[in-house]
Order: sequence, then structure tokens, then C-alpha cells
Amino acid sequence: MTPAPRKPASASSGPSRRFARFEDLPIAVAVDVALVTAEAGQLHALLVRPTAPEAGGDWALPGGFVDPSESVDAAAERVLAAKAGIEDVFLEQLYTFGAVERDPRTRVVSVAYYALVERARLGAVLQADRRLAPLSVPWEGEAGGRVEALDEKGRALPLAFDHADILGLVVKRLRGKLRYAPIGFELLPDRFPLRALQEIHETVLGRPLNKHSFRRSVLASGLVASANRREKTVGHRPAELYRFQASKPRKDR
Amino acid sequence: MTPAPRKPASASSGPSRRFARFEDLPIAVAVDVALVTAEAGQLHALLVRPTAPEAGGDWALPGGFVDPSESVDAAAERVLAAKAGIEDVFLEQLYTFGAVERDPRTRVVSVAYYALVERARLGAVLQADRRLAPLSVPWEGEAGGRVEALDEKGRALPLAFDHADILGLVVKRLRGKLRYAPIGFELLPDRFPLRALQEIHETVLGRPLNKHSFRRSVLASGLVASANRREKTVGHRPAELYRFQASKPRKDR
DNA sequence: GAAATAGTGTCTTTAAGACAGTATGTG
DNA sequence: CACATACTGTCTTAAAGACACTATTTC
Repeated sequence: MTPAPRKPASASSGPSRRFARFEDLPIAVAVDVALVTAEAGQLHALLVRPTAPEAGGDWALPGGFVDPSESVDAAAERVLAAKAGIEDVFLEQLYTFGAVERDPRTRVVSVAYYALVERARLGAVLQADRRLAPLSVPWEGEAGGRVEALDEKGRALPLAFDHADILGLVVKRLRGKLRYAPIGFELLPDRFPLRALQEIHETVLGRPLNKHSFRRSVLASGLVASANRREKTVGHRPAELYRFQASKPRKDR
Repeated sequence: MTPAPRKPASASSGPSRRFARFEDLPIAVAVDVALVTAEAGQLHALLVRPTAPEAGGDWALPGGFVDPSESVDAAAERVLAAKAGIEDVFLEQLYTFGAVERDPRTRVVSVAYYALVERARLGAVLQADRRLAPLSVPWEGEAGGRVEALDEKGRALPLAFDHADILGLVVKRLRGKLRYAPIGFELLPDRFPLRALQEIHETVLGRPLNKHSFRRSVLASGLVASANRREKTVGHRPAELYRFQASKPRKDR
């Protein structure tokens, strides 16, 4: 994400040795986790209102410092469990934000993660200081950029630090990854009609997809197997339900 | 890269507050940079022999600690300048390695980067404690895995820490990115015949490509423009030279 | 049987691969 | 003109899109 090179900061004075006392290195390591779900044709992210006033009362992604005794991955899982009550979800590292001034109070390097979860698993989490905000993506394809989180009236919520950039990167990653990785299923329940999977893809990509083509490619991928079950009474012909199946007999093109 | 969830490490005792004194957080932040080039149909990476005996004398990627006054990106650029004498190259963040025990001596979180550079720009760097090692990729497609660095006789060099994993991730990233991003040019001089670009792609992907298809798609991409020049005397018909052109009038599928 | 969505048949479009042909330099 | 590689013509194959048609369920 940083193809444009700049001049080195301190080529001589900086610590280029491999070993130094860590007292010399007062950089805090934190994690920020974008917990994403899909509902009603829109992506949503969990935001928390920091109790401390330092962040200006802006809404923020759940985050916290990494404890020296835990791995960075474990810290992300801990944050997710503590602030969203969620475990056992798709959780993947996104990018590490290391600008000097990204947090104006102290030097923090933050490893951003994103998690994908079915909407139904987020029922009880939402309280006064937590919200599931719909995301507004003002760009197409994988162009990338900032992404806004909206309130009930569709107005942009103020986001702390570089969290709008993090959300932008999440959407960009999702769009890129959807091409070849089975991540749409993470946003769905165990059994789902193919139409629901297509809606997920359309929501992530931000554009409509061809119905017949989508079904053909999904069924040909071998990632999906019939659950031999139908939707319950829906006022019209019920769709067949499918479930995700990891076998994936691919040949990499 | 961590889709499989595990249980949280310390859900209660860990620091979930946003603000702590950094004395409480003795985690060192480092960068490791995989400087990659292509030559004779093989990818190569710059390795250094650490002078300190702590790493067991294994070969390692150039790396160093991040100074509190510099951004993580700047630290990567500094390391590249200091250990490879290289500036103004394609440099992109790869992944952050945060396992507790990855460095047995102290807790280090390392942000890995990869850089791409034309082989000719690495002429004078190689000394006794630095080598450009060919990479052996024992897997196909984007399966991923460890990647070995070889010595002159094709034997695997011992690599420090998780650096074989980092190199594996580099190759995986390159293969994925080559599909949609103009990164092949980073490994070529300014003017190049299309055959050289195809060789780069084949080297990265580890499989042969169809000549006619490759030329069609490259020329159709608009990423390349004729330099109105030919190769110099090569004992046969000289190829037309092209140069990279960023315009890229794409429509995102 | 009307309504509504599920699911498919078929043609078109686009991109990639196979393969062999022609083109154009050097010696 | 022999050689070697550059470049292209053309057919085949594979995948995606357009679009309309049939299928099945509820009310």
C-alpha cells in the first residue's frame, strides 16, 4: 500500500542493530478489529464509543493494546471476545498502521484485523455505546479509499484516528478476496439459498451480478453442497438450501 | 492468514484500555524486508549474515528495529538503504508477524515488507556477508507455504526465525497480485521487450504462459507503450522495446 | 390460477489457449 | 540464404453475460 518511496527518516542515527534493550523502544503495539457483517444489502461494522474522552468522543473500531504475553493474533481474538462477545469467527490480519502521528497522544503501531460474522450472531451485543453502522463506500471496484460509517439517518459518523481508512481497506480486501476465496459464506448461516450468497457478493462488490453465471460458477466450484432441504413457507416456490463445503477440488486455473 | 480461530489468551487480565504507559508494554517493533529480484528464470532474495551470533549464524532478511521517531514505512526504507544501498523502489507492506516466541530472545513484533527491484540495480551490494539467493518454491499456484533460499550448489540455506515463511508469503502475494496489478515492471529496466515481461510473469507464477495470449492481454491493458526502439544486435530479428505506462484505462471488469 | 421467486435453455460475447504460419534481423 | 527469434492469423475452448423461458410453491 506504499509503493511510492520517500527518503529514509534517519539513516544513520536510527537503530539498525538487531538487538537493543526494549526500554529503548517505547512503541506501543495495539490491535484494531473491524467486525463486519451484511444486512439488507449493506455492509455493517461494529463501532464502539470510547468511554475516555481522549478520542474526542468519536466512534471507533474495537481495539486494545497487545499484551507482551500474548500473540498479536490472540490480542485480536481477545478484543473481539471482550467488546463483541464473539468467538470462533473468521478473523484475518489486514494491515499494520505505523504512521508516527496516527494517534496524537503517544506512539502506537496498530495491527488492524477484520472479522466476518453472520448478522444473527450479533443480536445481543448492541448497547448504548456500541452500534452496528452501515458502511457507505464512495468508490467502485478495488480503487480503495476511505469508507464512512452512517447513523440511522444516513449521516456520516465521526470516526476516530484513521479508522475510516481501515474500513476502506477492509472493503477493498473483501472485494479482492471474494474472487478466489470462500469468504461469502462467513456472512451467512449454515444453510442458505444461493440467492442469499449472491446478495452477499453483490453487497460486497457493490454491483449486480448475473444470476445464471453466478449459480453456474458457484455450483461448479464444488464449494457448495445441497443440504437436501428447502426454505420454509415464503409465499412462493421455496429455494433449495445449500451448505458450505471446504473440499474445493480446484486446479488453480 | 489466520482464519482458524483459537481461544482468547487472557480475556480478563490483558490490557483492554486504550491508554497505558508504554513502560508497561515492552514489545519491540521491527521490520524485515524481503528484497526480491528476478534473474535467469528464478526469483532471488537478498540475504544478510547477521554479525551477532545470536541468530545461530543463519542467513536472514535485512531487518531492524523501528525508531520511535520514524514511521514503520520509513523504517523499512531505512533498512533497505542501509543494507542494500537501494532507494526509490517498489516497497509494500506484506504482513505482521506477532507470535510470542518467534524470536526466542525477546518479544518482537515484526512488520514484514517486500521490495521489487531490477537485477541491474543490485550490482555492487553483494559482499561476503550479503548474498542474492535463488528461491525454491515447492508449491504451485497460491497454495502458500515456506520457501527456501538456495546456495550456489542448490542446497537450502539455513534461514533465521520465520524468514522462510516470510519468503513464502512474498511469493504468494506476488502470484496473487500479478493478476491485476502492474508489478512485473518493477523487476525490469525502463525499456524491455515483451518477451522479458512474459519471462518475469512465468518466473513469478512458476508456470509457462501462452505467448500470444500474454501479448494480447498486455497490449490490451494499456499499461505498456512502444518505445519506438529495437533491441540491439542479438543475432536474429530484434524485438520492439516497450515501456511501462501508468495510464491504465480500465473499467474494472 | 394468479403471484412471486426458483431454476434453466440457449445464444452471444469475451478472453484465453493451441498451433502453425509469416516477418525481419544477423551472420 | 540459413538461422533464430519476433510477431500474427485463425481456430478452438472456456467462461461470463443477456434474456427469456419453464418450474414450483403459496394463497
